[in-house]
Amino acid sequence: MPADDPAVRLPTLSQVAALAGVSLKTASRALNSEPNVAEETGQRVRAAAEQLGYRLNGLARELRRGGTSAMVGLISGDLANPFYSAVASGAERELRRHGLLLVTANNDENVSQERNLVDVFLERRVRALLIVPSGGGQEYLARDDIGGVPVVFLDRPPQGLAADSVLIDNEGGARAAAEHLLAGGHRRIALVADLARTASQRARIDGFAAAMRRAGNPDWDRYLRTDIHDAATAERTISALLDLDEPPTAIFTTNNRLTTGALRILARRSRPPALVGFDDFELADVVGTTVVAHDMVALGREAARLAFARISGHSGPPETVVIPASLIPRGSGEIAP
Amino acid sequence: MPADDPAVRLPTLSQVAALAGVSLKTASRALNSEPNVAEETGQRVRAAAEQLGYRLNGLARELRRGGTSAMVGLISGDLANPFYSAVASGAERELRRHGLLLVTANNDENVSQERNLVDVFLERRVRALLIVPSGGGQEYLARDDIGGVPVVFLDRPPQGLAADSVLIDNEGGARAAAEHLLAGGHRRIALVADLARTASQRARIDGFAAAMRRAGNPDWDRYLRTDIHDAATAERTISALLDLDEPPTAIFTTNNRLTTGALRILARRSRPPALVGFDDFELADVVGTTVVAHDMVALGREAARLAFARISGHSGPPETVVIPASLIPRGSGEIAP
DNA sequence: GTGAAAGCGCTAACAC
DNA sequence: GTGTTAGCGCTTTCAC
Repeated sequence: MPADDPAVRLPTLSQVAALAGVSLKTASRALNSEPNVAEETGQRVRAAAEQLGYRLNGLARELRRGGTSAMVGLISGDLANPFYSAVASGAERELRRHGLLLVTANNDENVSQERNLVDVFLERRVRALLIVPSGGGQEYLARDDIGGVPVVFLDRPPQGLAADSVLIDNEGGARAAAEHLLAGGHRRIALVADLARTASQRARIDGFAAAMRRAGNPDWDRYLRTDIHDAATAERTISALLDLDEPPTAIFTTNNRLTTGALRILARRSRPPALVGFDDFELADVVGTTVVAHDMVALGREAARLAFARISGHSGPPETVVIPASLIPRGSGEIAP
Repeated sequence: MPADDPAVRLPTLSQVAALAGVSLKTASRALNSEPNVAEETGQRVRAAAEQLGYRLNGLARELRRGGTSAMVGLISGDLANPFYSAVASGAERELRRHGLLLVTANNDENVSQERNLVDVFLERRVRALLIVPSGGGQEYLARDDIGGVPVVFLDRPPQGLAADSVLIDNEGGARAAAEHLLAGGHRRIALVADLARTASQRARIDGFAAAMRRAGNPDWDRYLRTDIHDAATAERTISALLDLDEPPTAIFTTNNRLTTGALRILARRSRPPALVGFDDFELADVVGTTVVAHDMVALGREAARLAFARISGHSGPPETVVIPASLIPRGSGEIAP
C-alpha cells in the first residue's frame, strides 16, 4: 500500500455532513459548538464525525480565517545547548496554554541562516516570532515588512528596530561577579568571554569592566580574553592564562559553555584559581561552582507571554522585561587569592 | 495602529500579478521557476514581488496541494531535560535539510495529554509524527485512523502497533554496567530505576537482572528500587539504601536525572559506593562519573531520517534502528567494594 | 507562452 | 434552526 493511497486520506467536513444528512454549514456549526443547532442534529453530526474518524483540517480553517496559523516560531541557537532548550521549554509551555504550537529552528549562530528562517516562518504564516538573534541588525523585521507579525527578542535586544524584548540583567550579574571576587581579595581577575559582537556578551563585559574601574583596578584588561566561542578554545585560553608569569588568581567566564571548559582545566590543577561562571548549570551544586544564575525557563515564558499579548491585539509601545541575575556562592568563587 | 490593521496584511499573488500586468497563473509560474515563462515576463513578475514584499502563503499552497504541511511534530517530555532536547536538536537539523520544520510539544509524561497532542498535530496536518511515548498502548495511531501520516517511535517501542522506531540498546547497556561492576568485585549492587511501566526502563532493568542471575547473584533484588521519578525521591531512596545494615557497595542509576540525584548524595559521603549511570551528561568527565553513553542527537537524527523516507513514499515493513550504548569508565564505576 | 476556470476544506454573510 | 453562496490564496487542468 503506497504512502499516498487515497484510501487513507482523511475525511472532510462535507463527507461528515453527507453521512449525517445535513448541510455542510450545519455540520460545521455542530462541531464548533456554535449556537442554533438542534440538540438532535448535533448528536447525529458528532456521531457521523466519530464514525468516519473526522479531524478538522486546520490548514483550511486558518486560510479561511485570515491566512494565519496556530504556530509561533522560535529561532535560536542549537537546542542541544541547555540555555536554548530551557528557553524553548518555557515558551512551549506558555504557548500551549493558549492553544498555540511552538516551531523551533536552529540559526546555527549564523545571521544569514537566521534571515532564511524568518522567511520560512513567515511563509508558514506563524502568528509571532521569538528570536534569540545571533547578531547583526534586524531592520528587515520592520513591522510593515513582515505583515504585522509580532516579534519578540530574547536575551539580546533588537538592533535598528524597536520591539518587545526579554533580557537578562547581564550587566548587573557581571558586576555582582566582579564585586564578589574583588571582595574576596582578588586583583588579577581574568575575564573569558564569548563573541563580543553580541549585545549580551558586551553587557557582561561592560558590567565587569565598570566594577573593575570603580575598584581602581585599571589594567585588569591584561587578563581580558574575548571571542572564545567553543569549549576547546576556552580550554586552551585558560591554560595559557594560568601559565603566565603573573597568572590570574580568579576567572570569570561569561557563559555556560566557557564555564564548562574552565572546569575541565581547573580539575587538573592542584591549586586552582577562583572561578565564577555566568549561567547556572546542572550539577553546579555538586561540583561546587559559584555562578551568576537566572531563570532561563522564565525567559522563554515571558517572551511567549509578550507574544501572546500582541497576538491578542495588545498595541502600544515596545516592552522590555528584565530577568534578574544573582550570584550563588558554592565554593569555587570563594577561593582566596 | 491596531495589530489587525489591514494595511499590514501581506500582499497576495494576485496583487503581484496585477502590478506586473500578467495573469495570476503566470505570476505563479514565474515565482516557482516553472517552464514556459518568457524571460522578460519573469523579470517583471519578480520585480513586482520584490517591490510589494510578497511572500508565498504556505497555508494556501499546502491546502491546494493536498492538505499536508511542511511540519513534522515531535511529542516528548520536557525540553528542559537534556535527553529530550538533544533528540529535538538532532531531529530538527535533519528535517531542516529537507525543508521541513520541527514542531515540538511536551506531553508532561502524561498519556492523555499525549493523545491530545496527537490530535492537535493531526489537525495541523503534520507530515509525520515523532513520538517518545510516555507509556500506554498506541493502537489509536493505526495507519488508517490517522490518514496515513507516518509515525516514528523514539526511545521506546510502540505497543499494540507496528511502526518505525529508533531505540537505544538499553538491555546491552545495562548488562555492560552490571558486568563492569561485577568484574570490579561488587556483589551488593543497587539498581535505582525510573517508572518501570516504560519499556526503556524495563529493558534496562531486565538487562541488569540477566547479568546478575548469570553471575549467580540471585538475591540482588534486595537492592532493587523502581518507580523513582524525580531527583528528590532519588536522593531519599539512595540515602536510605546507604543506611542499610548491609549497604550496597555499588549503585546503578538508570537515567540522567537519577544519576544527578545520586551524585548529590554521594558527594556528601566520605567513602562513597561505586556508581554507574545510564545516559551520559555534561561534565560527567569533570565529575568523574562512569556512564553508559549513547548518542541522543543521533537518535533524533535517525528518527527524522526514517520519517523523511516514509514522507518520500518509502513503503515496506516497519524498521527499527538501534543506537548502541557503551560503558565509559571515568572513575566512579571503578571504586572497589 | 499565457490565461480562465475550478477547487483544496473550511468559515462568514446572508438568506430562508 | 438550517441551507446557500462566496471566497481565503494558491495550484491544477485545460484551453488558447
